[in-house]
Amino acid sequence: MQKSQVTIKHIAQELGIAISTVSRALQNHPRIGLKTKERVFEVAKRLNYVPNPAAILLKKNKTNTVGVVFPYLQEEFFSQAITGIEDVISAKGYNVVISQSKDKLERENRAIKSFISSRVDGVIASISAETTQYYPFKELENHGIPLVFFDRVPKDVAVNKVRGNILEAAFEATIFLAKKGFSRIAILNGPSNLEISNERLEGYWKALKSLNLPIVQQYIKSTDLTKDSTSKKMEELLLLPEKPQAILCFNDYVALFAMQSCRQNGVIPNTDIHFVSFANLPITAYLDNPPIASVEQFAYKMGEQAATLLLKILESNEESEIIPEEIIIDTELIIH
Amino acid sequence: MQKSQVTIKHIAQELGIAISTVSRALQNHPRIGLKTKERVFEVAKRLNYVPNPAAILLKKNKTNTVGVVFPYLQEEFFSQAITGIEDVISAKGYNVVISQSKDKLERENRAIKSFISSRVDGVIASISAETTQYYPFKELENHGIPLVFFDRVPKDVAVNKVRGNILEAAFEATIFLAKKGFSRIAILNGPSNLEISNERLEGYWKALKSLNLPIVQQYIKSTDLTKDSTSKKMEELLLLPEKPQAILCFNDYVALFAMQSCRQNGVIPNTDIHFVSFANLPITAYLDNPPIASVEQFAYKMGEQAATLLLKILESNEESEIIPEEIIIDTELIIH
DNA sequence: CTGTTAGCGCTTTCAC
DNA sequence: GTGAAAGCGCTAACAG
Repeated sequence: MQKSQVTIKHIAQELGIAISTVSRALQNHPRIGLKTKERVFEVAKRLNYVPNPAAILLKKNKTNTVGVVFPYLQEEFFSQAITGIEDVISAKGYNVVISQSKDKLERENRAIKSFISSRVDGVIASISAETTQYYPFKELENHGIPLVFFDRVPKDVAVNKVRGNILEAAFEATIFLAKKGFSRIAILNGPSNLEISNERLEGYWKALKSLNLPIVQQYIKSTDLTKDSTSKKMEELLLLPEKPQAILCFNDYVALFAMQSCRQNGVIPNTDIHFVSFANLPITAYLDNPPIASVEQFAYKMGEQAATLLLKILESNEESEIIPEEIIIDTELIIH
Repeated sequence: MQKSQVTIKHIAQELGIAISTVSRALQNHPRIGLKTKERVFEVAKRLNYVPNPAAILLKKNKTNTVGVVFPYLQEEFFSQAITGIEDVISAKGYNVVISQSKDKLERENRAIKSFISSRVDGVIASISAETTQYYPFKELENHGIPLVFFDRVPKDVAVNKVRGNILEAAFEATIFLAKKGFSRIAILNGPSNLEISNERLEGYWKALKSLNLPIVQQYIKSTDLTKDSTSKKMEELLLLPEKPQAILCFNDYVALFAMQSCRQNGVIPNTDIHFVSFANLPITAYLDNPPIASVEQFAYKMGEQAATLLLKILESNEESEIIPEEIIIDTELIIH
C-alpha cells in the first residue's frame, strides 16, 4: 500500500504509444484521434491515474491556487466570505488555501511567507488588528503575486480593495439611534490602524454633526477587539458622570463583550444602554437580548466580489500595468 | 513586475560554482565549506531566492502538507482543534490545508479528491453528518495517504481515531441531571451514522439503567444537526403528555436551537426544561441563559493528539504495516 | 569539499 | 495524427 505513482508513462506503455500522445489526449488536444483519446481515458481511469500537480507547476509555473488570510475563521463574517470566495474560485478550477492570523502580525507574516513559497497565484487578505504597516504585503508584490484586500484594508495605499460602505452604514446607524430619542451616543470602535475603524468614526461624526449633536471625546473609545480591552473601555463608559444611552459597536463580538460587561456592572443592555453593531451575525440569533440593530454587510457577496476581482487580475494580460481597483458593497441596517 | 524566478542556477552562476554545491549549501550539508555556505546564503538573500516547492516535490515525492476536512470551520470546537493541529504540524515544518464539508457528503468528496490530486502527505478528517459510508475515504487508502479520524469517526472500521470519551461523558451528564432531581430526561441526539451519537445514547442508557429509571422511546430523538430538524424534534418533545424535565443535547448548537424552539413555544429553558450539552463552546458565554452544564471536550488538545498521531504515522517506516490506533481523550462536565 | 549527471512527471516545440 | 526530445528547478548518487 505505497503511494500509487501512476504516471502518463505507465499509460503510454500499457497502450504502446508515446507519452506525448497520452499527455495530449488527456488535455483533449484537437489533433489526437478520437479512438486514441478514448483508449487513453479508459486506461487512465482503470489505473486510477491522478496528474501530478508538481510536474505541471514546474512546467507551467502556475499553481491554480489562491491564498486567503483572514483574522478568524470562526467569525461568521469571515467564514461566510470564505464560502463566497470558494464558490467563485473553484468554479474557475482554482483551489483555495486558507490561513488565519488570529489578529497576530506574526501569524499573518508566516501565512504570507508560506503563500510565497508555495507559489500561490494570488492572495486575498483581511489585515490583522496588529498590522500597522503595509510592509508584510509588500513581499507579495516583490514576487509579483497579485493581492486583493478584503474588508480590513490598509489605509493610504493604492491597492485592490473590496469593502463595505462602512461610512454610510455608521452614519445611518447613528441616525437610527438618534431617531430613537438618544442624544448621548457613544462609539466602541476598533483599532485605528484599520481604515474601517476610521470610516465608522467618520460616519458617526457626520451623523452627529448633521443632527447638531455635540461630539464628546469621552464617548469615543477604541478597543483592540479582545474581550479584556473591550470590557475595560465599556467600564470607562459606565464610569462617566453622564453615561451614554446608546453605543455603536465595531462589530457583533464587541457588542457582545460590552453587553456582558454591562451586565456584570448591573446595567441592563438594551434597556439601560442600547446597542447597535456591525456584521449581523447568526450568533445574535441565539441571544435572548441581541443588539437592537446590526449592519448587514453581505459577507458572502463581498467574498464573491473579491474572488472575482482577483480572478480578473490573474486572467488579464500579466504584462499590462494594472491600476488598483476598489469595490464598495452597500450595507443594510437590520433592526432586530 | 513579473514572477521572480530566481533559481539555484542563478545563484550558482553569480558565484561561479556548481548548482549542486548551491543546493547542498542551502541544505546545510556538512561537507560544504563554511565560506561557500556563507556566500551562497548571502546571494540567496540578496536575490530574494525562494525554493520552488514543485521541484522539490517532484524530486522527493513529499509535499510536507497535511489536509484537514472538518464539517464547519466556524464552530469553535473545530476551530480550536484546527489551532491544535496547526501548532503541532507547523512545529514539524509541515503545512496544513483546510477544507470544510459543511456537513455535505459532496463537499467532503471534493475535498478528498483535491487532497489526492494535490498529493498531501496525510489527512485528518471529521466526517460529515451525511456520510454513511466509509467509502469516500477509501480513496485515500488506495493512494496510500494515511488518515486519522477526529471526533466524528466512522463506525465499524479499523482506522486511526482520536476522540473524546463520549460514552463516559454522556453517562456523567445524565447522572448529573438525575441528581438534580429530574427523572424525565430526554436526549436530542445527532444522526445515527455518527459513532459519537451512538456513544451518547449508550452513556445515556447506561446511566438510566444504573439509576433504575425507565428508558422511554419518545424521549430519544435524533436530529441532522440543522436548525429545522432540531426545532422539529424539540417540538415533538414539547407535545408529549409528559414533557421531559431535562434534555441532554448532542452539542451546544443543538441546545441553542432547542432552547430557541422552547421559547417560541412558551417554554422557558432552564426553568421549565433544563439543558445540558456537549462542547462547552465560548458562544455559551455570551448567553444570558446558557445550558446548565456542558461537556468540555478539550478540542485543542484533541487536535494536538490527532496531529501527533498523524505525524507519527508519516514518520514511521512507510513499509511497516501500521495497525490503527485509537486515542481517547477524557472529558469534563462543566457546570455553568 | 565540490562538480557532473541523471531524472522526478509533465508539456511542448519540432519533426514526420 | 503521432513521436522524439528538451527542459521546468531541484536533489542525490557518483566521481573526483
